[in-house]
Amino acid sequence: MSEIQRPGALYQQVAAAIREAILSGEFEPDSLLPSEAQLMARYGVSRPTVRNAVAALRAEGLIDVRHGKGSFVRSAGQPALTLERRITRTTDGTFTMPNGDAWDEVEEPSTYRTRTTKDAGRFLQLGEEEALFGCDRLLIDPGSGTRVMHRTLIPFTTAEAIPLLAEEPSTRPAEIYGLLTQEGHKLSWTESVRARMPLPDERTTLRLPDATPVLLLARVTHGTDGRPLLLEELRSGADRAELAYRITADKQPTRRTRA
Amino acid sequence: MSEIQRPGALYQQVAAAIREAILSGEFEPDSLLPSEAQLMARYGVSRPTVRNAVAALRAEGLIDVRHGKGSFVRSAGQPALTLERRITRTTDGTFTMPNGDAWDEVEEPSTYRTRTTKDAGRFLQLGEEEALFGCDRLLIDPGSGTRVMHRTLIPFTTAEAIPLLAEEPSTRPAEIYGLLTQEGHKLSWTESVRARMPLPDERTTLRLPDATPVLLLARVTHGTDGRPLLLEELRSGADRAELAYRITADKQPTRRTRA
DNA sequence: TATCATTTGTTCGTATGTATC
DNA sequence: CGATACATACGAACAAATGAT
Repeated sequence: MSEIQRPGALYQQVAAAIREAILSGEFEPDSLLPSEAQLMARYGVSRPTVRNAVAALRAEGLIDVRHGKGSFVRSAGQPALTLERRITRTTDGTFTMPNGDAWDEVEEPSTYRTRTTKDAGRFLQLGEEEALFGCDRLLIDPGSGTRVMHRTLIPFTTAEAIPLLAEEPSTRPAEIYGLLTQEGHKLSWTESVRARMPLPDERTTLRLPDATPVLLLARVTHGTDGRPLLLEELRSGADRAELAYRITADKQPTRRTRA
Repeated sequence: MSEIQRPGALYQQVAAAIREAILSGEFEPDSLLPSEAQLMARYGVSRPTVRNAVAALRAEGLIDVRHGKGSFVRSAGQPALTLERRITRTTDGTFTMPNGDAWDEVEEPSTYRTRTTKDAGRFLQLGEEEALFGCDRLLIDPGSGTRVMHRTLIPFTTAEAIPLLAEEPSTRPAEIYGLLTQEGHKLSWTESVRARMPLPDERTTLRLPDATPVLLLARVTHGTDGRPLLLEELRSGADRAELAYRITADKQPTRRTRA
């Protein structure tokens, strides 16, 4: 019966009313919202208007709707998985990463050859249509059940330096770091983080709920001269995972004259 | 006229057909899609079905729709702004950050007192309902026009150690770092990255288009003993900005006996 | 400035399909 | 099996933004 008298379209007024009811605590997390029929009666609007309002709240990620059951208030929920983006080098020249071997591989890694996309070219400082070796993995964290997609992209020049990589593009990154170090490289890394809405196939393979973005991570391995040697991409649902970085203060670099 | 014969609901078949037309290049980026009326004719479906399909593509972030004009293929677009998450300490004890002073403040910083939320408590290792000083800023990058929201949260214990902060919670972070260093702290930082769909007010203040997630950044400043002293939060539209980190390999820590 | 055609936005009505319990 | 709930699909009408006349 709550009379609706606000600016904007009717369905937005209804959406705002429900949103406030959720944020004020009238509808608690994980509890069932009134059914569409009840919302029609409560606000005195038609079914399309209610559905429009519900769709808006879905797109905001505020509620979850399940066919035949009803709408649930989505609980905020802390991330189930923290991906610490750190790299540790052991004294024997090998590398380890937090959670490095704790992943289960859902399926066999698939290897292939491809060419640089605009993004891969930007990170690897290559032009378009340059040859790459690729390897895709679908990983799952056994503790939380979180799925992530991992991709390794090896430029042709790197595979030339280490022929094993051309034969076995499915070599794990930590091992590749070791091989590159044996070749005399002192490695460093840069990571770039973005987010976007998933494509339909990403939604299904990562099993993402509605209104859940994917975190897109690109890690570039640089060699001694700073040139990029390797690109890794990681995709994960933003509802389950967070990325953690440790930062220390750099010293002010000596001012240099322009080149 | 393209006959539709695929699995799934009718509107999903239409959405899939349009999606493929976009990805195959039939509809180029920034070009106008056929109008709803044309799509109705092309696929032989009703207006609600077309609108449902268009809504799906909107939620995926594949198209932009403008009232009275039509639907446009969204161009992929590289991020206009790369936020380098680095901190540099100069010899005179002050701190600088990439892009540190290049921001314009859209409005005056607003300062307030508040209490820890669940998130703030997690990062600051405080219980619930602990007192905090806060300062919110709306910043804009003059080069790209990208807007970001910045929040500084100062725990009561930190404000006690540096009384100036209680009087002036709007002190800029780089300056706070300097003050904390003068107090004898050797600072370190951790950052945590997440993403989610924006709330309505975040959408308007950051001027976000449809289907655009926000990148959520939490930076915690730690003192000499590792205890958290300060929390900063940064919110930015994921369509315009990316975060960049530099990583170096840690040395294997000396193995310690359990405490 | 004013009007008009085009295009998307909103709202109603109605019927049927499908998942859950 | 039936009752309830959400999903899909059709039709119709009017509102509001846009761009051209």
